[in-house]
Amino acid sequence: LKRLPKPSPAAPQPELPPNPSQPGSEEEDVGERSNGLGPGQTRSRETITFSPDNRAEEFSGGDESDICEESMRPKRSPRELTVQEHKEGLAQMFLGLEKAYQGKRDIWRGKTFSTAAAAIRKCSFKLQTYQQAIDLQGIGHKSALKVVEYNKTGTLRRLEVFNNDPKLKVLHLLGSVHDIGPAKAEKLYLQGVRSLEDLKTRDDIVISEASKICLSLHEDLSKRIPRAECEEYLRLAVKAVRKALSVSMEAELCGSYQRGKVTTGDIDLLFYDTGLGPGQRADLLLTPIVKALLNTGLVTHVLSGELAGTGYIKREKSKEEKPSSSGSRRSSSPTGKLKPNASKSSRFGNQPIYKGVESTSACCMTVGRLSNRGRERFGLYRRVDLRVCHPSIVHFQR
DNA sequence: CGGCTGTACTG
DNA sequence: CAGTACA
DNA sequence: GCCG
Repeated sequence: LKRLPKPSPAAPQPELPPNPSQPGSEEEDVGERSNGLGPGQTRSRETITFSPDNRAEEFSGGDESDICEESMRPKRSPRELTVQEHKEGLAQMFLGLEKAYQGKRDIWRGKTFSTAAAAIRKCSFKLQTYQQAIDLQGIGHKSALKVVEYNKTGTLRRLEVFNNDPKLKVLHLLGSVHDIGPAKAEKLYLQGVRSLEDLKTRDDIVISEASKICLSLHEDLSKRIPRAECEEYLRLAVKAVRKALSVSMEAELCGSYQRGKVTTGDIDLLFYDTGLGPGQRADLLLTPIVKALLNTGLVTHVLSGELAGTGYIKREKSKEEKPSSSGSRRSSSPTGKLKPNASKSSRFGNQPIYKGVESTSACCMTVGRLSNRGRERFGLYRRVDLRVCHPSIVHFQR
């Protein structure tokens, strides 16, 4: 049992959730959780300072002002962070459930919990009653009961069970490798894989090339990326593509960087050529961009797309030409036909459609790093997502 | 009850 | 075309 | 699991 060790129990609100962190959930995805262990010992810094990351964004709803607020926030002494802290604790609980259910391949239930977590983070007050909880969009009867249980006990029995399930732990570990999701993780588990070491070692195990790359770089890739590094990467990337393609190329950081996170899980770049006129295809620029970045070493491995397999891997095992592969494989034929569809997938349902713009965007996933020369601390391999879009729709893409 | 983001890659 | 993974 |  975790007791609430806090030095100053005298604090204001007594009944509140004892501990924000979820035991067992060692997932790095969120990276920040206050601390993985019992709130017990580590009191001072862990509990108090909460992770820099999480709350930065929530609430994104309206304040872009908070962009980097972390720093300015006075590290006041502990006790009063409660509203945010409490919400984050609840959110983490639901995220833990999401993960568990994804592992069980019950995606819809998982998605529901994900939605619930988002709803809680958005809420401006502390959820203390069943009614307050169920009034939120996305939280229904069952979830509200969970909120109540959490408030009362500081945890969720259901979640504890999941967190202590050895199989789920392995599934989560395997799933932390890019391109290995719930289904593949399950198969690997059934083949006896219990660790990343097994994955690297056993030659009877088959995983995608992208997985192999990410597995070999797993340690680096599992680390969070500071904003400064994203900015530096952007600067160098823009310089490279302008030099190789056109001075009218621009790029900006998207994803969690744009949402103000203090650290991000990957670098998400959106390129656009301001010289592109209406109706001109932006997607054709992707390959040249990737090539330019490969040439400068900013991108070291290409995980998907037409150039998938280029970079380090190609050198190591270029054997696999594209022999007879009559097309199908990397379908996106570099040459002729441009995916005939673009219009075919006009199942753009509710998605806005921009007249005059044919193929609006393209993307590919890669791994790269700021070149070695220079700071050592920026030498880690990072997941880098590259996208291109027509200059007229940039804002919809970010 | 049925739907629940959209896209790309694999086979 | 279905299944899978990812953002 | 939630919503309409």
